[in-house]
Amino acid sequence: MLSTQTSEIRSEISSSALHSSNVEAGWQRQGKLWSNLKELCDVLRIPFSPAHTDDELLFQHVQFKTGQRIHTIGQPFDTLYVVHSGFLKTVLIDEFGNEQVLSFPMKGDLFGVDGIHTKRYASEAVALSNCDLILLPFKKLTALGRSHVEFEHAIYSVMSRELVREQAMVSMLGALSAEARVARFLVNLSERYAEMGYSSKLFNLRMTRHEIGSYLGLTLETVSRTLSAFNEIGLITVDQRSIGIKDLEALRTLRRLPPSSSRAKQVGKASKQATTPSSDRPASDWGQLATA
Amino acid sequence: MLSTQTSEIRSEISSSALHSSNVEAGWQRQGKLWSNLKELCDVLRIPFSPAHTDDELLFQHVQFKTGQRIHTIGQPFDTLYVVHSGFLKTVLIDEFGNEQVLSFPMKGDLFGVDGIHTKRYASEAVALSNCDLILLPFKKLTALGRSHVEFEHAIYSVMSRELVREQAMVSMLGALSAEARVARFLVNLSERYAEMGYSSKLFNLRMTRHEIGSYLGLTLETVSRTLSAFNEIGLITVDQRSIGIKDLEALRTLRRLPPSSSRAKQVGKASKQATTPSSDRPASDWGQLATA
DNA sequence: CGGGTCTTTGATTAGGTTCAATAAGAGTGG
DNA sequence: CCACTCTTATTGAACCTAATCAAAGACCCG
Repeated sequence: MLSTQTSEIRSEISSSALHSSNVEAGWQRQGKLWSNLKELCDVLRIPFSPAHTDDELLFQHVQFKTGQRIHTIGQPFDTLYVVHSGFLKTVLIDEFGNEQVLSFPMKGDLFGVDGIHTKRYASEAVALSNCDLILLPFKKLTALGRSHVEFEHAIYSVMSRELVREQAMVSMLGALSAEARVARFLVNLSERYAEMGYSSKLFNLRMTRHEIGSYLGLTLETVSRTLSAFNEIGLITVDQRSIGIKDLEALRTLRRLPPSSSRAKQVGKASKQATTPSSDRPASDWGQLATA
Repeated sequence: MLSTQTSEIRSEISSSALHSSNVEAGWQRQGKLWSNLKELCDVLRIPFSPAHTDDELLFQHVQFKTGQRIHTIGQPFDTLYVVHSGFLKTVLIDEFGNEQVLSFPMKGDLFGVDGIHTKRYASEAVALSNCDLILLPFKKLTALGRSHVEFEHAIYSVMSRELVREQAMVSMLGALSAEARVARFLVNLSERYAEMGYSSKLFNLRMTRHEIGSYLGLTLETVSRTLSAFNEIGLITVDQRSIGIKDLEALRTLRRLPPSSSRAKQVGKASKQATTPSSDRPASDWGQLATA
């Protein structure tokens, strides 16, 4: 169902015990299977160095292969997940079985938080590549928060971060044009890749056009067309899943594309028109390519 | 700027010290100005009855009048708010000064959570009516979580609830038609009013069409037209801010309106056609009025 | 009563979806 | 290794939903 992708950790563990809520198997092969608190905090990008490296306190890792489901909607909640490596999607399923993509968790991201409230996961998480996840049993987490006050704050902070991210998403879906959404999506990806130490200028999409469209509230055709249009005016290069960022600033500030009539074959450098950077007009402006 | 609304607590406190981050004034007039832990939990609808009514532990209330700002974007964060009575909106302001409405907090809702992560509020909260809010200093809250373990869980739970709500919002914006969005909005309002002990069948909107539109990712004209259409086919009655719910089930399951040609003047009972309740077709169905 | 805000409704436009056909890969099995 | 299949991606054309532009009516408040 999901195609492979280049340069991925190709763990060849026979993934037993997966698909079930509590994975209790404790294999000892292949790479790291446990992280201590320090490593956990590093991955989560929260500033906390425990006084003493408490090596009693370990967090188990689990591996999932492309296409495998980490948890499903309605499944009893008891653990959060932190992405150590790999790419995933979280989705909602509506009454007709249609997927609505909510996020694309990658290294350092936390997911499963939506399960706390009702004690059941409200969404479904699927691996888009082979993944290495850190298990965070919720009980263990809260206990830890009680013993380490800074860590407790970090928990709240990460949850708050998620909320802010969702807010930005709502804002984007509510107000931006298709082009602006796709542009921002690319910018976000680029930045995330940079944070993870990959190239921010050339990368492979781990998700399909359909999944991107669902995430952005667009159809797959619109996503495809928009990427082609960006390619045409030289903002990016596109070849299937491979994306090259050519003009990050233009993508960052793009609101609407110039009418297609005026953008025939000018492959060179686009985006060199300055913007009137702001004002108070009622959104009916068509802020063009623009560099801030 | 914001018009008044019927039947609202008309507190006539001279609202000094408002608009600033930490409100330290402690007036002693008019109604209740402090709540204990029990009352707080009741309002928040979290199941927690403290063993002993610790009346040392009190939470201050603050009153805001229609149009007043509770906090602004970028303002240093230190307290959360729980709505004790009244109606508000939270908004994001984009680079051109356009408002994007994120939520309409009302009795029992928590807001300000987005400030935890960056230590600054990420959104702005404005009173749509006179409001009575309970202040929840974040420090005090976390301390409380440490001393009362069930309360700590409640904090996580409420934050998780917020996240789930946002997810539902994203899903709605990403996938539903204008009509379905407005219908769901009305259903949600109706349910909230019921929870608060008001009539779920007849109520006044506290927000403008513009604000509803912003919240739903639509223009004010579309909101107005959709309400008129619902009125025409007998799902609701509309008169300015006053809404009467006539067919809740139809609103609940509405996905798309029948073509306007086929809905001329049939004021009586609509919605009595059954639905093929589900299947796997790719969303291109036009699930009609429908009762589940 | 007059000015301002909010709401309704109409006419027109356009951005994005839908439907459809083709192409490009990736995986499988002979 | 190649044919076959299945999924994914691209592109075109027609259609349609919701936005935009415009004008008039309703309500509120000073």
